[in-house]
Amino acid sequence: MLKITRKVEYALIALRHLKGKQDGELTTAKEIAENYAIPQELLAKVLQHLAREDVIKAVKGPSGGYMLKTDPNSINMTKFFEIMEGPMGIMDCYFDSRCDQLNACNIRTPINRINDSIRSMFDKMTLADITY
Amino acid sequence: MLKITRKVEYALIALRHLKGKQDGELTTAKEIAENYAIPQELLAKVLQHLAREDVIKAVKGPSGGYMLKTDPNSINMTKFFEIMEGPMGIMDCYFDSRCDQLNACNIRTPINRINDSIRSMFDKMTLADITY
DNA sequence: TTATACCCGACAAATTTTGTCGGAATTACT
DNA sequence: AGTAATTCCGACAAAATTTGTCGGGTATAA
Repeated sequence: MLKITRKVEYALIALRHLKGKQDGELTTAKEIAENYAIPQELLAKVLQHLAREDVIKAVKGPSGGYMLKTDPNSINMTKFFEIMEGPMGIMDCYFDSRCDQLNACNIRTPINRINDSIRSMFDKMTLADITY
Repeated sequence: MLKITRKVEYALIALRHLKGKQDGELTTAKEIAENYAIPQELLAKVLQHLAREDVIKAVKGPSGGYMLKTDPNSINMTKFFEIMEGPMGIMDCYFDSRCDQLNACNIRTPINRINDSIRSMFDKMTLADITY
């Protein structure tokens, strides 16, 4: 509970790695996967996803690879988590209004307070903070 | 991701419910389960767990049931989450030192910063805050 | 043309969460 | 003493989610 998934973990590791490279230098998925003992196919999908979302830039072909695209300072962690995993909330009712409880639920208000606290905390953190 | 589990959800609902009762008044698992459409057996186990941890008090026999035991103001959310689900951390390496990454991991420091932020946030919230 | 990279969806395996079942112990009530 | 209502507990089953794999595609440098 309250755990990030491997996909997010792998994304952070990869971004941190890319950040250590020179401007314009490309890094392959393979290099990253081997460096951190991450299943290559899985990391590949994570990187593809980040590329689709314009967080990183992909270059195809031999001598291709990835590089940062968007400034990590401009992506806050709430946005990043939602890019990786969709809407963020400690309970689904925060973003999905269908709920069996109908009106019986007695904790919606406090749950929403927690959600807001978490989001506001992550709003203030950027990807740059996370990747040094 | 970053979601609380049903067990935690059910525990919060139950505690909130118990808090609405008079001092010394007992409430059965069945009553709560029916009131909020929660699987009775599952709620029962959650309540048993809370009882074992002295958060609530159990009284057996007919006309038995549960009531609050420890003052909700004295239990912070970090403690509560850990009572319900064990050590809290967005990645296992926060509390479990075994890790395939060996020394390759490049995000341990920032991950720990996030963890600390989350914990410190929950340290400041008590069960009473959550249950009104 | 070939080899190396990214791309993508569908599938499979593993893990975790969620829920169920059977039976035991305790106790109020008749 | 017997019965019914309650808590208690572990083991199991089902469902959902996460994690990982596979096969085939597209782009491009050499």
